[in-house]
Amino acid sequence: MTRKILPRNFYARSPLAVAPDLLGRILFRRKNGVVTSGRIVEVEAYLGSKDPASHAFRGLTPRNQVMFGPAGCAYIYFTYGNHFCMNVVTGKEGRASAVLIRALEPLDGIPTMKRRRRRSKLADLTSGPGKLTQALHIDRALNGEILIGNKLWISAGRNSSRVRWERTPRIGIREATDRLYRFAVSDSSFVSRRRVGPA
DNA sequence: GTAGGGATACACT
DNA sequence: GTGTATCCCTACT
Repeated sequence: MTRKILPRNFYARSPLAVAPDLLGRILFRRKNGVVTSGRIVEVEAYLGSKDPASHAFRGLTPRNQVMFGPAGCAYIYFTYGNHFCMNVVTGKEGRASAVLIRALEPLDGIPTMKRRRRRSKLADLTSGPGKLTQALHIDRALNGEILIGNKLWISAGRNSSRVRWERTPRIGIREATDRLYRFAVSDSSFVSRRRVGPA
């Protein structure tokens, strides 16, 4: 079933369990009645106080407070002066953890995505965390938004147990690069390409 | 290979 | 309150 929305308790687990289970699922965004969506092909898990690469490593701040909230909400932040990144909050309320959505395979609303991205090639639309937020028009206004609603949701999509995926180090971080917390669909041409493989 | 961009966090006054 | 190093990146050369 591609239309069934993932329930809150789907997210109320370790990010290391949620991350691979998100592969093959479908992220939807509705903005002004227009729906854009994509199949999730690349994610990364971020833990809290035990993960030096996590925003929450040094405790609660105004920026990362959503990570400490209930599972099933979106944690969206701005980085490098240009880009938004979208995470889903996982685990128990009060303990920070999240899964970063890094890449999608475009599905619905492709003409809209091309216009927003000012790119015509399918592979340029959502093959990176900053690209997909631009294509789906996901920004600060959705920070803390529940992922069960009419603006932003994730549907069951393909059963992730049938998706072939691999684990690698996370991308764009300096700490904890030995941890294999990145999960990417093996045969997808829509994953981001930077620094794949063991550290 | 590298410029660009702006928010954030934290060390300092 | 101010200074500044850093950042889960992209688009261009």
